[in-house]
Amino acid sequence: MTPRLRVAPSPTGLLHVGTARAALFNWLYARRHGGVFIVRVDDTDRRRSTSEFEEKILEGLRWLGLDWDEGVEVGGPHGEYRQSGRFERYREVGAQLVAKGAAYRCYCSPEELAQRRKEAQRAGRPPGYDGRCRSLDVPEAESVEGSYVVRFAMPRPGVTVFTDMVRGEVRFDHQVIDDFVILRSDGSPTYHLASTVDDVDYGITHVARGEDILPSTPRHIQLTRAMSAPEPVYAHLPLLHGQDGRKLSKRHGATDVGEYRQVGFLPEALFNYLSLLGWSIGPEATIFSPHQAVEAFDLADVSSSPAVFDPVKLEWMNGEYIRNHLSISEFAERARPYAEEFVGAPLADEVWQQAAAVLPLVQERVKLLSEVGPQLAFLLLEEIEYHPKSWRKVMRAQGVDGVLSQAISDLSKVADWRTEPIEQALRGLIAEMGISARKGFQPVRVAVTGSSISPPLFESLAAMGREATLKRLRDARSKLT
RNA sequence: GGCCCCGUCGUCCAGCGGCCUAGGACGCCGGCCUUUCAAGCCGGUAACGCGGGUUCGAAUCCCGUCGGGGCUACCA
Repeated sequence: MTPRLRVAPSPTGLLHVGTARAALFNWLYARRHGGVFIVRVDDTDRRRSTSEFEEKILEGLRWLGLDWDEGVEVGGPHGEYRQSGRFERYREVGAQLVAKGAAYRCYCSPEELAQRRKEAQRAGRPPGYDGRCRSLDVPEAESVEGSYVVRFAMPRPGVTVFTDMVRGEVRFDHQVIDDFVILRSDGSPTYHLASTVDDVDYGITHVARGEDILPSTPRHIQLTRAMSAPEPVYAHLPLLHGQDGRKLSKRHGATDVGEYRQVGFLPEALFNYLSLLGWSIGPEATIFSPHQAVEAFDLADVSSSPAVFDPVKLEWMNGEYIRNHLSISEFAERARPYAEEFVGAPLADEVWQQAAAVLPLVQERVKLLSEVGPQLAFLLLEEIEYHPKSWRKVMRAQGVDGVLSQAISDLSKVADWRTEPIEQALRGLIAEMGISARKGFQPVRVAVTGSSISPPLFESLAAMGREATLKRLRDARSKLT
């Protein structure tokens, strides 16, 4: 049987990295086993769902390289992949379940429920629904006035036992699971119903999702059985945690995939990093391609303990990808939008080409694409600002005035304005003046780039051009006190 | 509180009864290289939560304990 897997994001927020990781594992498994990967939108919460969030989520998945075979936007044999378009179907299933006695109407009001919950808690009883309306028979229930919800009648007594692909055998006694709502009083389905009906209707064979819904799984299994449908295999993935060991959330920093994109992470790097959270491709490998991951992946190999999301390691990996997995032209192409974002305007081709000379040197110095702008600022901007600390440290030393004057004089004699002649001139300068490279080069660097930290000096000056270089040197000299 | 899940370096993973005086990666520390900063190279730091058992032998199996996390809605 062809494996059919899905990810079912809820468009009540942006694409969370945890959701992305779950999507990734589903995708890997589907690709590994020649299966079908489906993207469905769980938008039963009409109040909080928006199409903007939906778009961002889908965009994020595509950006990460997770393409889907069926689902929203691409369509498929099941037509509708958005739950909001299937409410009739859920109501139909709800009615069928009521008809066969697997579910029942509950007329308890939210106020009554809250009241009884409070009492139960005070008395030390479980706070879940007490099953009051379960004993109403159907004709009796239908004669009752007022609004109602539909609750699933958990088989009692009973136990649900299943074999989770990552955790092994798990069991839940139905005593601790109340008769949960499947249709709200406005007729809309809850997550449990909609998700389960969809999994059944779409023929989902493997449900790989976060461990946070492990406690809901017996409900889904019982619902599936009540529909007389085959059960999928479940795999509950370990949760992503923040540095404090709690479920990853906004207070731990960026959780939205779009933010990572925005600050200049490469999708390849995020893909690689995320796949290492709860899984590994082998004893030694850390960096690997999606293709290699697909070749090796199996849900059964996923670890069962939670993983702390470490932004520092992600950054290291991103640098690794920028340095070693991007050609110079790919790097230039990807970096340009970030440079333009930094400058605040589109860059003229001439300006960008001028920067291209030092781009390979910048490529091995950045961990994020957003760092390119600041590193190239001296080339991209007409006016530079001197980094205060650099100025204080370098330009207030003894003899800087003389160094700059000599540099102006020596450099203006360089006929062939390329890296090697420039280097020759400046090396000649320090030899002549009998000073260290540091003493001789740092003032020039600060004068021209505005900072004591920059791409290598001679190449930078070469890219800068002679006139611009000399102007910067004179400007800086005039600012010495 | 109840139910469920989890427990190897600070972090991510390897380990699936002997190959482990526990391996790799990030981080951190030191060194080399060097025009700054990176990168690179070399070296170092650091863990099987605890207690019982099973076994000739346990990080690996079992039990307990402690610790952490998740769930406990007419959210998903």
